Order: sequence, then structure tokens, then C-alpha cells
Amino acid sequence: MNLKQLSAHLGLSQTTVSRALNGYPEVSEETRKRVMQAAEQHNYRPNTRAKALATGRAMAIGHVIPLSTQHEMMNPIFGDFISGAGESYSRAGYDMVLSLVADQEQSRAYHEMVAKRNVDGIVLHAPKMRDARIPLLQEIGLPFAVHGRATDIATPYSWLDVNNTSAFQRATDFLLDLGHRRICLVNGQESMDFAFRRRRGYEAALKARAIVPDPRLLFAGEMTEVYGYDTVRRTQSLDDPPTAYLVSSIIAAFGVRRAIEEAALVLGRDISVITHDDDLSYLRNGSDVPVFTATRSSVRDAGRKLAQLLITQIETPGSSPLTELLEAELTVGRSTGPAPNRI
Amino acid sequence: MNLKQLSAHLGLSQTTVSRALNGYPEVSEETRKRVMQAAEQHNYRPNTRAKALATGRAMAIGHVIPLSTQHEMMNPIFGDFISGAGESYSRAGYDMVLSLVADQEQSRAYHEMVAKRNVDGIVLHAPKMRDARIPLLQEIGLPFAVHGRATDIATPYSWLDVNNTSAFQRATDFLLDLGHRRICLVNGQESMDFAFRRRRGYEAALKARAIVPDPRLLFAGEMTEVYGYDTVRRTQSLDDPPTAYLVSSIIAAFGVRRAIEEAALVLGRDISVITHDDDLSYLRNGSDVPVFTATRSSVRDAGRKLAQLLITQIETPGSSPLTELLEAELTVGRSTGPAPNRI
DNA sequence: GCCGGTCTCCAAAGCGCTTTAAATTTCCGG
DNA sequence: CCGGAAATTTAAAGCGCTTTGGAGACCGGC
Repeated sequence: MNLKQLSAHLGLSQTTVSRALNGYPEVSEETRKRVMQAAEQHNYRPNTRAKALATGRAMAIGHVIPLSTQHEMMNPIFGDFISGAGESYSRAGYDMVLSLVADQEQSRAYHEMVAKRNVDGIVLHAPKMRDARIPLLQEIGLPFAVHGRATDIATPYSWLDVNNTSAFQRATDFLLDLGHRRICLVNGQESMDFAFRRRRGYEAALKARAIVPDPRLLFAGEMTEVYGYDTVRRTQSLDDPPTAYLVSSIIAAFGVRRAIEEAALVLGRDISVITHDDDLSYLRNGSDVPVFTATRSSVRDAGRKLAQLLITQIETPGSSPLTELLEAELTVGRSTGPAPNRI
Repeated sequence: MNLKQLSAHLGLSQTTVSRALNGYPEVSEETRKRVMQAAEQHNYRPNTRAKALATGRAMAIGHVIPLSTQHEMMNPIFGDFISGAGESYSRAGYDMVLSLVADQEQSRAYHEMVAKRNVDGIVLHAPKMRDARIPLLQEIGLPFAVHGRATDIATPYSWLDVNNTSAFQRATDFLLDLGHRRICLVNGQESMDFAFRRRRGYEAALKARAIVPDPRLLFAGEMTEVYGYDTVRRTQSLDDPPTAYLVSSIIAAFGVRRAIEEAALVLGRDISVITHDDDLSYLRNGSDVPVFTATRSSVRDAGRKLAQLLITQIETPGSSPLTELLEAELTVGRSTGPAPNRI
């Protein structure tokens, strides 16, 4: 059933029917009701493609996911972010189209998206520090919003980010307050902007207490369980092992915990651990009292908000870029305690 | 730059240019070359929406993700499945559109998709045992393919599944061969079809050796780390605790391992564990020798293949449904060993 | 009774592409 | 040099919708 058939069936013109359905005022209440009813009854839905062609609006938003091995780590949080974004989209009537693109084809992919005109805007994932995609998208002129930020980009753009610097600074402070002095940072890939900011927060907290960061306690890598495990193994065999770990992901924190328990140490007594917790639906941090003390920020919530932000921007053309900085909560669990008095 | 402008610029009709670009034979090689070059130079891409409207093909495939809490467990594997599917789609020139739909709106969502005509086919995720969505889609007539299968559906449809029954049967057999007699099944939600099949495999192996399954060793739930942990805690306090665990997901297996180590037992000596391993990119099962003995089947690979299967079906109309059953590998790691001789 | 204004409704153009039917050009043997 | 087949090219219709520019109908005021 298409518009033509529907209007023929109603004995009205396509114009009137279209207007009635789209809420334009030039149609009497009576006929509007009649039209609405008939549409409902025949289960009529306007053909998206025709509508998009006529209006110039695709009612769809693109997500470009980099496919390189270096970004595989996006995967665990990907599902949650997407569900959050999806909620906002379906509420506003947008579709979500995903493109998985190899790194070297990023530029081509964006140009193609805008030329093919099948999205009204783009969400950018996993920004690197000086991410080339941002100036590219600015030049192209397609509305976009970034999940995260990119350091060293002058011109303003829309983004939503967790305050990674402050979160890790507060977490480090918390450990310092407990008497820890040797704190190992188990960070993500530092080419990623968020990881860079986390390290900055960690370093700032140390510097404020005149502690010089020990390079042997700084790690950056892909956030796997094994990575967390290996890092603890390696650092615990130092002459002067750390008494605390600050971990960038709960998956790596699992590995950290395993290595600690395997060494017959007690988590929260012998060794303290704080992890960042993205509040993933399938990786809850314990049930009642959280297992880990954590800097927590729901990535699903971020998805919801960033999507809404992009929609707002698309629907109010000419608006200046929107930004939102979320503060992570520092929730205390059972993985932290005062530094043991080692000799 | 659109077709009209391009053809004006070339001094040709839109027809000829369109044909040249789409590889039709009614155009001389010389002009084809000229058209191709101009298109390249002006970075011309046909407008997807116009093309879709004219051809009746959307060149897009929809994935409907159920949003209920009961399916949250889809999330961890979701990212990998989608990347696999995305590879196939981009190779074939399809877009992927995601819809997150609350359970009670599933039916409406499918009807809407077909009425709006913005996808050429649908991938169905997380089928339940007697999934109502399958007859619904068959009735609607939109091509679709299921990731998994649904028991008790008579009419044929396209699907791709891992042979869950045989995988868990072989895993159970492997444990039985090692002398284990009390094997605890840590399964997923048994309303999900795959979980049901896994239990069937487990039971078949026991029955073949005339062992009656102990209901106190059968668990079904959402596959979290805590779930694995709790299950071990609970079962190890039985009079006659199990000597082996058969686990449905590597995330739960992490919890199983934690409980075992916390009880000062040695994995692979005191207690054996086999887990199903979806070969997720961010949750590798160890680096060299796998940590866990596992029934392994790459979910990314499944995504790739299922997408290809659906594309094939879409592009050869009138074809009968396609199906593919993948066998999981049973890879031996360090988590299994002979049953200890308990008295 | 006529006129301007307000409500309703409609015909037709246009979005950018494909494709059918037809026109034009080219080619070649006779 | 011609006629007809083959090779190229084109005009125009159509995909299903929105939207512009009017056209009738109806109203109150003069």
C-alpha cells in the first residue's frame, strides 16, 4: 500500500493525504481523522527511500567503526554504546547504519558516505590523539559528533567524553591518601586519546605530591585479561613491587585479580586495585557491594547522550558545536585498603 | 555532483552515463572509458536513495537486536558477530542497519521495516526455542536468516548455527574419558535455543554411559563472571561436589576459575573445566597454549558466513532456504586432567 | 450582490536515479 | 552509392514521496 493507492481509496489527492499524515495545518480535522484511520487500518508506512529522496533527509545516522587490530579493544564496549545510542535514535525516528572500515580506507569511506547521501550525520569512535578524521569531516561538512575527544585539534567540534584526566587523578589521589606510593598504571593503548588523558591524570596526582613516576610501573597495551595478569606478574617480581594498581578496564582487572590471588596475596589488603568500569551490562562489577573500587561511567549512557547530542545538532542547522563532559563516579569497593607497611 | 550534471558536463544523456557506470553492454568502450574517468575525477557517487527508489533494492540489511534484559547476554558476542557480518556486507556493497527493539514491539518493528522498505533482508539474533518471530517473518515474506536455530519450527528457513549439541556432547565425553563422573553444567538461559541444545548434548553423553544427571549439578542463567563464581561456590559445598565443570561462556569461566583458585584448588588437577569459547577478539583464551580446554567456534566467522548466506539468498530470488551447521573444535588447554581419586 | 479573506483541497513539478521504447549513427556487402 | 542490420545514443516515463502555486468553497461586511 503506497500513498497513491491510499489516496485513491480515500478519494483524496496525494497532497492532502501526505499533509494529513505529516501534521500540516492546511487540512480539516475531520479529513485528517479519516486519513489517519485509513492509514492505520491498511498499515500504511511511507516508503523511507522515497521520503528521503523528496525531503533530502535520510533519517539515518552512520557509525564508522575502524577495523584495524589496534582498535579491537573497542569491541567490548561497542555493544553497550550502540544500545544506548539506539535508544535515542529509535525515539527520534532515526535509523542507525554501521560501517566497518579498514584504517587506510577511512577517508574514502567518509567521502563516499556524504556522496551517497544515506546518512544525515556521523558518530566517530575511538579518536586518536591528533585524529585526522576530524579535520576531514569538518572539511566535508557532514554533521558529526565524537565519542571521546582528540587532543591538539584547534577548531571546535561536537563531542561527548568522560573526564578521564580527573577520574584517574582522583583515583590516584585516593590511593595516595591510603598511603600507597608505588602505584602501577595498567593503561590502554596510549595512541588512543582517552588513555593519554588517563595517564596525564595519574601523573598530575603524583606530581602534586612530588612523586616521580617510575617508568617501570607504566604500562600501555590492549586491555585483555592476560595483559592484566602478565603485568602483575612482571611488576611483582621487581625489587620494589607496587602496592597498588590502577587499571583501565574491568577485563584487565580480572587478570590483575587472578595474578594477585595466584600469588597468595589478598586483594584489598596486600594489594589495592582501582579499575575503570564502563558499567557494561554483561560485566557488572559485583552485585551488591562492588568487587572493585572503580571510576565508573556508563558507556551505554554515553551512547544515549551522544546520539541525542548529534540529533540536536542535525535538527538545528547552523548551530555551533555541542560538547558534554561527564564526570566518572569514584565508587568504593572491596579491592582497596591502606598500604601495607612493607619494610 | 549528480547524474544530470555529470552527463551535461560530458555532453551525453543520463541514460548513457548511467549505463556506462553500471556496466551495461549497450555503450561503446570509448565512451565508457570517458564516463568512468569523469566520474572518478568529479568523485561522483550515485545517490543511494534515488538508486534504491528506482531499482527497488535498498542495498541494506537489517539486524534486529532484542532489547530485553533477558538478552543482554547477547552483548559480549554482539560486537564480534557484527564485525564479521560487516566484512561481508562491505565486500558486497551492502549497508548494515541496526534496530534495537523492545521485546513487546518486535512484531511491529518487522512490519514497519518491510513497509518502510529500507532493508532487503533481516538477520535474526538470539532465537528462542519456539521463536514466534520466525513464522512472523515467513508470513511477511521478507528474506531473513537466523543466527542459531529454533527448535520446533516446521517450515524451513535459512540459518547458520554451531552444532551445540555435538560440541557439548564431545566435551562431556572428553571429561568422562578422563574419569570424571560428577560434571556440573554451567549453562546459559535455557529459554535460548542454543542453551537447550547444549544441555541435550551433555545429557546424551551421560546417558550413553548410563549416568543419571544430577539436577543439583544443572545450572542455567545469564553468563556473567559472578554467575560462574557463585555456581562453583555453591556446588563445592555439596557432600559430593563435582570434579568438573562444563561452562557455556568464557566470561563465566573466569568466575569459575576464580572460585576454584580461591578455594586453593588447582585448575586442571583438582578440578577440570571446559568452556565454550566464542573466540572473541578481546577475550582470547590465553596466548600460546590455551588456558581453558574449550569447544571453540569463532562468532566473528559466523557473522561473516551468515551475512554471506543471506546476501546469496537475496540475490537469487526464489531459491530455497540455505542452512549451515558449523562444528566447534575441541581444543585442549591446561584446565583439564584426569579425575582425582577422591574417596 | 460583490469583494476580499480564510479554509480546504488539488494538479503538477521535482528529488536523482533506472529503464523502456525509439531515434540516430555507423558499417558493410552488393 | 544504397538499404538494412548492428551499434550507439537519447527522450521520457516511472519509482513514491513532498511541496509549490493555485483553484474552489464559504464567510462576513459593505
